[in-house]
Amino acid sequence: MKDVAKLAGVSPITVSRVLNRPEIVATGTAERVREVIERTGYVPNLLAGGLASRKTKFVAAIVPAISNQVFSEAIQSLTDRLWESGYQVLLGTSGYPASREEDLLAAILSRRPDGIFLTGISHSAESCRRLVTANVPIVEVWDLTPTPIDMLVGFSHENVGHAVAEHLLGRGYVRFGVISADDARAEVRRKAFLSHLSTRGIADLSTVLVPAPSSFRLGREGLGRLLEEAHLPLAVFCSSDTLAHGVLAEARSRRISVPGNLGIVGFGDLDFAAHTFPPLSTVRIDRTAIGRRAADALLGRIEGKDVERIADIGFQVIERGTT
Amino acid sequence: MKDVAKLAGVSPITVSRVLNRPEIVATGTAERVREVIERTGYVPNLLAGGLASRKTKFVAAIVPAISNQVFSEAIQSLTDRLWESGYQVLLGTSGYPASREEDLLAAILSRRPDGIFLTGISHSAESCRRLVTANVPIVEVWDLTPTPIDMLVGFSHENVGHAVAEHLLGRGYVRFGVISADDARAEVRRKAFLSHLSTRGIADLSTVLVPAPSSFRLGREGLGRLLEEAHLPLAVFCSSDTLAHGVLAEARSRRISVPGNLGIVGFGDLDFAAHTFPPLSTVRIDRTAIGRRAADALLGRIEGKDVERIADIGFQVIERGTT
DNA sequence: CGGAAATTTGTTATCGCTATCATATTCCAA
DNA sequence: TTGGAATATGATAGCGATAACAAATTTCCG
Repeated sequence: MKDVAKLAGVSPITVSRVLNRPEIVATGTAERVREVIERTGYVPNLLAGGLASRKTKFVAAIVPAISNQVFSEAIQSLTDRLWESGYQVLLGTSGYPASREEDLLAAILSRRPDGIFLTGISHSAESCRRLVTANVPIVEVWDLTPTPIDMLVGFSHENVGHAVAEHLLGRGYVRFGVISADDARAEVRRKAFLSHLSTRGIADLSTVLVPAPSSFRLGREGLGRLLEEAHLPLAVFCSSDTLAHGVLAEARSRRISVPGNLGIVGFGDLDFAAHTFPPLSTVRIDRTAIGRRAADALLGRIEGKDVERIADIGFQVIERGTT
Repeated sequence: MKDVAKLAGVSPITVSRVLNRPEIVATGTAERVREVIERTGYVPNLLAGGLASRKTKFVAAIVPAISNQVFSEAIQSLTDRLWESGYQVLLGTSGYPASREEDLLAAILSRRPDGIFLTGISHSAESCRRLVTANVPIVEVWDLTPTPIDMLVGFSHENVGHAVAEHLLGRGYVRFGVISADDARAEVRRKAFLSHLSTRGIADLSTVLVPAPSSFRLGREGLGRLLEEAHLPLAVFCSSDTLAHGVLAEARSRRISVPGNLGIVGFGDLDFAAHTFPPLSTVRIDRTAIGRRAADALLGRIEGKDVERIADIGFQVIERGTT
């Protein structure tokens, strides 16, 4: 920067201004400086800039796994929206369960992000303390709680459980099962599903728990295990479309008629859900909206605006061919 | 850091050493310092550290879109492998086509990454110049060229085209079609496919081009368009499993027998490929290996090791039920 | 027990930029 | 013409760490 300044016949601070607040520099000067920058191929150092200004222009995002479509789409829209405002995304994957979250958070806070995007609302006590101390805008997503650390963009997993139960009851099913990954949010949906059914006098239902992350194979095996203790006709609520897809395949191979003898509801409305045979009934979450609104929340807070702390983006039970 | 040093009765540089090179600090001293760090909740500032040491401990990754499973899995394994060595990943999505790549690169280079992961081998002249000037380890992936900017982990799209053609010829198909996304790499596969067939005296084949990114719907429509100019029996090579999935669905709805009257080959071996009905023949790329080996290449170069510049990870034609 | 080698700790000078305050220049109405 | 606001630029002092070298302390062996 010093060299650029010398070549342009100005002081370094003027170069800095041309780059960051061009509106306060005389047009002629700015042009001259820009020409030198172009000619020399000068690349500013954002580390130094960030150190001096305490603004790093990036946001850290923590998700359990980016290879999960559900999260990758949210990250995509987060990245896109932030890019428009000149921010970038530092990615961290915490794993299932969030075994690395604490270390990850420490590593991330060392970089002084301007904002943090966190998947889920349950973090270790130590993590929470660090986050609060860091005094940085934080948005938690994928869940709802009245007491977020800072901001929140999510939906009620409890309501999902209720809504799916209600939907299946409406379709006339009287026996129910759950195939669920071992995951905190899936667990909330499962419990709500059960409790809703029990308020309707239905206590008779079996649960199969499978390890996270869920997979097609686990879905197939899950149905097998479920049918050892439950008998048809039956409606199954799966904690993900991936599991549901496996259940559907297993049903076909056992020549169980879907939705006649076996109702299936997934979760997520992944790409393939509308294209299975029959197409999968499921719960749709607007993943893109999560990323976008989370970005807006962070940007708003960064700019010191008054942003709403909690956004419930809801969900939709999608009735297709498996119920 | 100064405060921690004072409380521990040492100089700041000793604190720095406890954090970065604990092996050269006396155990007693280190323990004392660590206790103070713990007690005060001191969070080191990696911006300042990076500025002084010229090591930022992160790698930038540019992919067209993270919501594409093909890339998200590579990023996942990249992130995982780098994490083990204390590095993090800054994510950038360049879009289809790579419209944002140049700006993205500028933004990224400003942060002085210790390494760069780039999808693809075709970059603008300006981008290449910047990358070379930056003098930072770079690994390009998903393609093969004898002249990478720095390092390369990929496979030959040309060979994929040849191999698929050979496979289909072996299955007895005599008429062929291509449904391909408008994407540079897909184009290479398509051309190789055609040229391989033409060496076998087959010139009669139709191509349908669809815009990227590909989707189930584009696959369905693609088959419709293809059948306007080609007639069955036919074998179709799709540029992605997603397209192939759509083709398969369209074939079913038109009551075209697969693989009897219509052979289908996808590309990517995505999650669902083995679970369509019939299961999809496709080309498998070890996406996880790409991320892992790219990480190893970058880490090796960062540590000053002599790493092999070009790694061909190959591919596999997977014969399932649609050919 | 002496002195060279090995180990441990400290001093100083940056790294490349921006915040803050100060100064110079321009503009315009009186 | 003049003085005060508005505009444009500059000087200085950090931001919070580490590199490089220097000094102090300990270790070790004949």
